[in-house]
Amino acid sequence: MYSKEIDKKWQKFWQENKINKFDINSSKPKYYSLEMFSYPSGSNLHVGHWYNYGPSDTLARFKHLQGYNLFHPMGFDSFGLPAENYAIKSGIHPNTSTNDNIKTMRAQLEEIGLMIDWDYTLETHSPEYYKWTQWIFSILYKNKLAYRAYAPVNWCTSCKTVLANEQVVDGHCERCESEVIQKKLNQWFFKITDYADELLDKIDDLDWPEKTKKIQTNWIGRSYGAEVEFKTEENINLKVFTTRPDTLYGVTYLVMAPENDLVEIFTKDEQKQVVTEYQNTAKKLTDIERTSTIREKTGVFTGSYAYNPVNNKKIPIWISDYVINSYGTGCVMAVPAHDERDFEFASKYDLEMIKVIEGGDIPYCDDGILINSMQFDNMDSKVAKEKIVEMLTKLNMGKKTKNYRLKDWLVSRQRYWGAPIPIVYCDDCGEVLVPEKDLPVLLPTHIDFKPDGESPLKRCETFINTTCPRCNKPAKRETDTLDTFVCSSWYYLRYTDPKDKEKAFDKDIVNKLLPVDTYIGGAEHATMHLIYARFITKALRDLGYLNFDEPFLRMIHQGMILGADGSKMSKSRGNTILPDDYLNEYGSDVFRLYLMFGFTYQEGGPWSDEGIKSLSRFVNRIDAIFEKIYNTKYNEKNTIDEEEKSLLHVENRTIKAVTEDLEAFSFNTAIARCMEYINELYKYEQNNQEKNVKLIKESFSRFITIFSPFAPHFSEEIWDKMGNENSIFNNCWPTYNEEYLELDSINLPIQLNGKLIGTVSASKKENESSIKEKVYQDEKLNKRLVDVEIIKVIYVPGRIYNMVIKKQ
RNA sequence: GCCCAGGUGGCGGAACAGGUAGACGCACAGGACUUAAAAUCCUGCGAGAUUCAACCCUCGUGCCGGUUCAAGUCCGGCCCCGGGCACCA
Repeated sequence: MYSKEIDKKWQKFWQENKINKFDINSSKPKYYSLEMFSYPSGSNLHVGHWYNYGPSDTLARFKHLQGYNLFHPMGFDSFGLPAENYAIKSGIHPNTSTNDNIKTMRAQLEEIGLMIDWDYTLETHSPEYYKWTQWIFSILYKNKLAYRAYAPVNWCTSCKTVLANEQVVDGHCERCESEVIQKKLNQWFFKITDYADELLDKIDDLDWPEKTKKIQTNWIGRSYGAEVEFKTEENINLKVFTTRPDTLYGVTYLVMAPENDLVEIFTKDEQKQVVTEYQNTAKKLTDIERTSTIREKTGVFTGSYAYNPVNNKKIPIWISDYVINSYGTGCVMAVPAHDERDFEFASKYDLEMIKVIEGGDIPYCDDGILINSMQFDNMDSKVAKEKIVEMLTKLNMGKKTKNYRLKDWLVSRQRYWGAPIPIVYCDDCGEVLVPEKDLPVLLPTHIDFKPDGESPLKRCETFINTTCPRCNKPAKRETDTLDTFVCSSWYYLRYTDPKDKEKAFDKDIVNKLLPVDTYIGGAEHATMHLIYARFITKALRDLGYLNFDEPFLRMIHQGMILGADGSKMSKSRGNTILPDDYLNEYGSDVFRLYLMFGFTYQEGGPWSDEGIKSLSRFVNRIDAIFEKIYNTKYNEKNTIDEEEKSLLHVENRTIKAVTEDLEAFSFNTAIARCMEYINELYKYEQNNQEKNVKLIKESFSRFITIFSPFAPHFSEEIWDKMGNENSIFNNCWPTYNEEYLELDSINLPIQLNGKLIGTVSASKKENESSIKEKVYQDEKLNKRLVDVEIIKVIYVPGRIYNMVIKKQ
C-alpha cells in the first residue's frame, strides 16, 4: 500500500544514486524546464506552491524519460519587503529570517519529490548572486541603459518607497494596497523604452497564452501618428502628438497638462492667478480622482494663442488635467468635432467646433471623407493622414512619429533588503560607477530598519562614507537598493552555473541551455517580471553577452486552487487547505495526482476532499491489480486473441494520448486515459479463463513507465517490486504501436438528416455500398427508411453515414 | 467605455480539423462479498414522454437568429461571469 514512507524511501534512493543529477556535457538534446522561483516565506508550502511545482515536475520527468537532457533548477527570490517588514516587527534581521526560511522551504520542496539537481540553486540575497545583479546594473549604466533622473514618481505611503508603474494597480500599491501618490524625486531608471518596438514585435513569435501577449501588447501601447508644431505668439514652436493628423483643419484650441514646464511661458499676467490656482488644485488630486473618466472636465485659458501650421488659424492655448503630461509632449491639439473628450471640454467652455470629417453627429470619431480641409477635401482619412504629414514635413512643421504607453522602468527603492545600487557620489567627479573589481557593494549587517521615507541605509555611516573610485577623495554611496524585479530579471541565466565566481554567466553555457523551453508560473506577472526579463535578455544580447532573442519560448500559467467553498483561500475565511495534512494522510503522489486530475491546469478551481480520496483509490487500484497479476497462478496461453487485442488497443491509445496530453499541459485528460487502461486491465483479468501472462506483464510495465511522471514514488516502488534493478527513471518513454491503435471495427453512427438514428458495426475503411447494405439489413434502421426518398448520402469513412431525405 | 478569455449534467471536468455531446472521476442508486458495517468489486446514472419491458421517440452545451447534410464547435446580435486597460489624444 502506498504511503508517505514510500516517498521518503525513494527520495533517499534518488539522492544517493544521483538520479536527478544534471550533466552539462551530456550529448542528449537539452530541455530547460523552469518554474517561477518563490519568495522564501516563513510558513509552510501552500497549495499554490504544490500546484505550480507538482504538475511541472511531471512535465520535467516526462521530458527526461523522452531522452532529453533535463535542466530543471530551483532557487529563491529572497530579497524583498516581507523580510524587512518582519524585521521591523520582530527585530529579527532579514538575513537570519531569510536563511531560516530557505532551509525550511527547501526541505518542504524536497518532500514534493521533484526531479531537481540542487547543485544548481541560487538565492538572490546572497552576495555571490547580487554581486552579479550589480554587475548587470553596471553594464547597463556603461551603455546608457541605466540613468538617474529627477522625475515624478509613484510613492507608496505605507511601504515608504517608490514603485514602478507596473507595480501600481488602480492607484494603489501592488503589494500592500495602500494609496500611491506622486512625488518628484531623483530616481534610477532602466531604459526599457529603447526596446519597446522589439518587445512588441517579437511577441508574435512567442508560444505564450494569447491573453498574456495581449496584456503586454496593451501595456507597451504603441500608437502611430504625427508630431505637429504650432507656432505661438511668443514665436515658440509648441509640439503636440496626434494619431489623427487628418483632422488638423478641425483644431480649434490646444491643451496642455497643468504640470507641463511650458505653461509658465504661455501664461499671460492677467491669467496668472487662475492658472496658478488651477495648477495647485490639480496637484492635490490623487491619480484615481484625476484619471476618472466620470469626472467633469475642467481647465483654464492661459491667455496665449498659437497658429495652426496648415491654415494659420489663431487658436487659444488652454490647460486641463485631462491631458497627461508624461504621454507624448504633454500637450494636445483639440478637435472637438471628432474627439469625445475635446467635445466635452469645448461644449463646457463654449469653444469653437469645426467639422472636417463627413459622418454622423459630432463628435464623430471614426475615419471618413474630409471636408473643410482645403486641398484635402474629399480625401479619405487614411490617405489624408499620409498626405497632411507629408505637407507638414515639407513645411518643417511636423513629422511622422509613434508613441508608447510604456515608460522607463524605475528600479531604485528606498528600502534596505535589496541589492545596493553600485554608485558613488563624489563632490569632484559627480556620479561614479563602482568598478567591477569592487563588487559586490555589500549590504551592511548592523542596521536600524525603521522605514522613514528614506533608505535605512542613509543612517548607516559606515556604509555611506567611502572613497571615490576615480579620485580617491571621500565620497558618499548611493543608498537606494534595486527593485527585486531586477534580481528576478536574469536568474534563469545564473542557474546555468550559479557557482561561477568570475562572471555572471558563461556565454557558451547560456547559449547552449537557453532559451527556456517551458516556463510555468502565475499570470499576474504579465506586465512585470515577464516584460522585464525579456528586456534584460535583449539588452544582454545587444551587449554581446548571449545570442538569443527571447528568454522563455513557451509560457504556461497555472490557475488558482480555491477553497472548498469556491472562494479564494484565506485565513479569515477559514477555508485554507494545508498540504501537510494531506501529505501525511495520502502521500505526495496522491496529492500531486489530485492537483493534476481535478482541475484544468490553466483554470484551477475549488478544492474537494472527495476528489483527493478518489485519487488515493485509483493508486490503490493500480497496486491491487499489480499484486494480483504478479502473484496469481493463471491458466496461461500465449496467443493474441480478441481480448488481448482489446487490452493492447487501450494500452497503445493510452500511450499516445498521454504523450500528446502532456505536451499540451492537459494533465487531467492524461490521467483519465491512465484510468481507462487500468479499468481495461481489470476487465481482462476478470473476464478471461486463460491469460497471456507475458503480454499482460509487458503491457503493465509500459503503463507504469508512462505513469511514473505523475506518481514518481509510487511508480518507482512498483517498478522495484517488479524485480527491476534500475530506477524507473532510467527507462525510455514507450512508443505506441500503430497496429493496435485502430480497432478492426467501430460503431459507425447512422444519421437521418443529421440526426442520429443508430449505429452499424463497420471497419474504418469500409466502402459506401457495404455500409448501405448493413443499414438496410438492420431491422430498426430499415423501419425508419420505409416510404422516404433519399436525396443524398454523406459518408465520411470511420466518422459518419448521413442520409438526407426529402422533408414532408 | 475599450480589449481579451469564458458560460456544457447534482458536482469537478471531456469532446481531434464541424461528424454518436457529457470521456474520466465525484456524489447518488442497485447488486456481489460479509453475521453486519466499512473497504473492495460489478451495474446504472442529462431531462422528459411512452411502455409489461426495451429502444438510437423528443428535447438538451447562457439567450435569439443564420450558414451547413450535420453546430458545444463557424457567422451576426444580445445577456451574464472573470481578467486587462482605463481621459494615452
